[in-house]
Amino acid sequence: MEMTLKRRETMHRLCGKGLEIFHAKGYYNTSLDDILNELSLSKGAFYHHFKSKEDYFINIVQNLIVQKVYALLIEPLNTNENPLPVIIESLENALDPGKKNEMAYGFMLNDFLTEFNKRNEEISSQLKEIINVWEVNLVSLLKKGKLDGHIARHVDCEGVATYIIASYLGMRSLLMDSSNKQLRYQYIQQLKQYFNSIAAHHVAA
Amino acid sequence: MEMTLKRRETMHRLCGKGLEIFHAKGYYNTSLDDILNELSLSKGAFYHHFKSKEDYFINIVQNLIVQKVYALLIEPLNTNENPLPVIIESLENALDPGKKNEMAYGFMLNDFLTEFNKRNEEISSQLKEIINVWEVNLVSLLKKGKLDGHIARHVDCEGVATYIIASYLGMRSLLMDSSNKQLRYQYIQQLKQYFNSIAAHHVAA
DNA sequence: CCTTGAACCGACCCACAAGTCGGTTTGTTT
DNA sequence: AAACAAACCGACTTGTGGGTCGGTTCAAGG
Repeated sequence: MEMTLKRRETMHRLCGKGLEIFHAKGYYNTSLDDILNELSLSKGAFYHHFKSKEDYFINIVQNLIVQKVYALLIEPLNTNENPLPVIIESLENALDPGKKNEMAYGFMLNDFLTEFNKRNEEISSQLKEIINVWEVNLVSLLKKGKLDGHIARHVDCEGVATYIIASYLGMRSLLMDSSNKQLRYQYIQQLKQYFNSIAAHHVAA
Repeated sequence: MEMTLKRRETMHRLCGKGLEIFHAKGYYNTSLDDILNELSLSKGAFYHHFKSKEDYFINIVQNLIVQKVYALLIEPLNTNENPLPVIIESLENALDPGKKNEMAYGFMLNDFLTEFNKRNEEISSQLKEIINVWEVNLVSLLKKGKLDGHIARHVDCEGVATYIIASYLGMRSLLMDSSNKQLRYQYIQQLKQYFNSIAAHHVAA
């Protein structure tokens, strides 16, 4: 079993560094050697563990991106509280690159979605599936929030979920490289404004 | 001057077909031969008119993309009416691919912005500049709308402009290939909801 | 030790795409 | 019709990057 451990460790290193560089420079703009040089590994080592560059990236999607999106954007939705502040907080969190100097995971989805769209059906559909799961969870939380009297009855929960996702993904194109604090603040503020308009407003007791 | 006319016509054909294919398959995923074969032109013809693939695309940006974005998204903002319906209409218009079977120009910006980000500073900054002009015009229209009593006084016009742009760009990632009517409708509906929350609500006369 | 196989090496192959260049065609001018 | 240049052709060069493959290293079991 010692062998298996070594294998796992090398694959893990490859995936981690791969995501870092793919995210920074784009998948098609990054050669395997770019990554292998950084890790002092060879083509031989790479193809011993992965059957192709595509297979490699699918591993990265499934093992790293999916996990991170779930942790940042989907699991926080599993709550019984008022949905709107919870959603705000999860988005604020996901857009914050400051946490432990980590990568800005919030940005990856839109980047990769756009890059693989029309070019690699397999990867593209896996990324869309992530968005889809997110949307389903948003909708279900919003509907619960409606039942609990946090959200106005007239609201179209699917439409709201779509709008949240669109604005979130779109922030990526605006923020670009610069982790512009001003833009993030504006975004969150307007989201709150919007949420205020779909919240149920009870008569003060 | 007959020569110059021929030159212009060939360059125009190249740019038109180029935009079409670049938009469909992505810039880096499209070879010059892909385009030249479609037009039955040769490498020699191409390099007689453009000095590089990059120079070619910059031509496309300046002559086609800029024009289209101005026509669809910026010029309609030059109005004295209530800004909010005007903005809605321009976005609805830009997202509609049905007009005369044209390309969906509304989708190009986010695609190309993402593709060139971190890979080609020159092209990237030209695309960002388009967004910037759009934003400036949105802000100025919103501020005028505030003075004219159409928009509530507490509203942060810069924030609203940012939010509009983000949600618009983000729709691209959701709509993808499918020109999904449902998603477009949801988007416009939620945008109206949001706009309703920033509109000035006068007491009925 | 010796064998066995997983992990790894790196030179090489091959396909593809940007860009070059010497040449041919086409149209205009005199 | 001769001359000249713009428009165009297409084989070629060059660089790059994914993928291959015969070999070497090394650790574990007999």
